[in-house]
Amino acid sequence: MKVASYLTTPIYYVNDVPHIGHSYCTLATDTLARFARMQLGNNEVFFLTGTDENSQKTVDAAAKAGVSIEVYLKDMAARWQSTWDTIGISYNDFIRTTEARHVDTVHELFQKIYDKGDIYKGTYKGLYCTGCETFKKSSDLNEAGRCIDHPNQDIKHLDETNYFFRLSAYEKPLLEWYEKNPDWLQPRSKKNEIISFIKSGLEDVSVSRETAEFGISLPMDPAHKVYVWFDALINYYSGIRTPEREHFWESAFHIIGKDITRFHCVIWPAMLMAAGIPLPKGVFAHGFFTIDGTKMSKSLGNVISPVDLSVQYGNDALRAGLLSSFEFGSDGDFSAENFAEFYRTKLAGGVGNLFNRVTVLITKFCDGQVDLNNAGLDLKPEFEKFESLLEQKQLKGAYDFYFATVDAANQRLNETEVWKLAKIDADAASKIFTELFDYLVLLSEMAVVLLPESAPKMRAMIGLEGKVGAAQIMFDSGRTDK
RNA sequence: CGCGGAGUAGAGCAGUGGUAGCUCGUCGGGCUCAUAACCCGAAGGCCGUUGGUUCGAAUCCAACCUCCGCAACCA
Repeated sequence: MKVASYLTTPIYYVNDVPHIGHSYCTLATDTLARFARMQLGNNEVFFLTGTDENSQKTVDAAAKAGVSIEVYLKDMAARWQSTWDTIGISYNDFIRTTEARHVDTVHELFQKIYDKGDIYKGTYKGLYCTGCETFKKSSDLNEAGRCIDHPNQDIKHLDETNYFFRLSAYEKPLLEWYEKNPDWLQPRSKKNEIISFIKSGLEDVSVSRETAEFGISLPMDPAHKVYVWFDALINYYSGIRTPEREHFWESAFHIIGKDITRFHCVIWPAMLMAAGIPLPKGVFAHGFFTIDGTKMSKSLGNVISPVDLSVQYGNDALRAGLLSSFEFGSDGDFSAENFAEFYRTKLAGGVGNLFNRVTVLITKFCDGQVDLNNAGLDLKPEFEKFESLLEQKQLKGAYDFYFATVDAANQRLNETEVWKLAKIDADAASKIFTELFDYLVLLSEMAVVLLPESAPKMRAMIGLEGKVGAAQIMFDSGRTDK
């Protein structure tokens, strides 16, 4: 099988506000899901996203907002979900880690690993930062002995009983796994990084919190709560625990940001090995982008809202602009200026104008009827090229190819000067019109994956049986002036 | 000696041994079917620095300079 049928995004931390970085990851996954549906059929693909909710910070945020934890979480999760709805994400299910189906699965896996002997009780001594929800080394603290990222919170000296996951036992199995499955983690640079990390030695990791007031209780010791990331990773498995979905697991594929590669490519596979569950088909770690060359941050105020861009330019522009501006798997940059330029040149001047001019031409000179008996163009190789790019997850490559196809059609138009030809030699012109029509059909088919919101409009313009529909504006070049 | 990535035309990037490419921008021309859009052409690069390997290096090796991420839970 060339494409995975079960695709996941990370579950996003519920306290955050969805920003353009999250959207990038989710749109990339959405594109792969749409492509998988094209290849395998709608019912053969399952796309999961969701929210990560079992955190101490949730309790604090709810208290600050003056609402119950349940209400707070429900509101925040709804906010994420509506963002994805607004920007046109075709997820099949949205999982929340406070849902019973997830809690049950976490209990089940935790128990399994415990029974196997790979979770054991021990003591952890250390400095703990509530802000990071992690233990700190003294070298991580500032002069005042506080966390660099959360200088306003006290560092706690914890000496608590914890349950540990025997990650150290999986050093060898993991290395063997990577040896046998060289393409499991992409891109390659990330794989090398992970392998050298594993080789540097793995230590057992704490998987419970005694002091946490909110979270999933350990099945064998309810006073302890499961450590958030241990619970979070399991969401991918929780999401398909129904009879009709179970078969998806064997073809699971995780799309993640490069920052969480270690969790997904060291701990998660080790957890699954311990629980006796087959590993997913693969993981892809994408890169991060800066905004106008600067790292995105709330304090700098350069965080861009995906919803704002969607409102101004439309969902297709948002996804195409993000996914085509730099290679999937590399880091890049995104700027409002470049985005407006992309919209104006590639979408309005390229795709939109081509559909408009061809539709108008055919309407004007052939009364809207294309002669499908003409030989036309054999564009099958072009479509195969498109498929091969997406199979390799070259999202930017696929968009570049799309726009190159637009250019090819425009060139054909200009070199044949069909608007002159139509007045002199109607038969010759008819053949060219059929060719141009074939280009539009190809572009509308690829748009199902790359420009899904525009695809129906394209089909409407192409019409049925060679009878083109009315021309319409898909990408208004005037929009950039707003 | 913490780990990793990057330095190629005005901007953003591709290019892992054999005459420097792409997108956008700029300039000139063409066309007038089209969303002031489309097509053609041109200018513009000692491929970070220095040294080395080679018949030949943006591409391999060494050193150095600069920038940027990460350093167990922000995509």
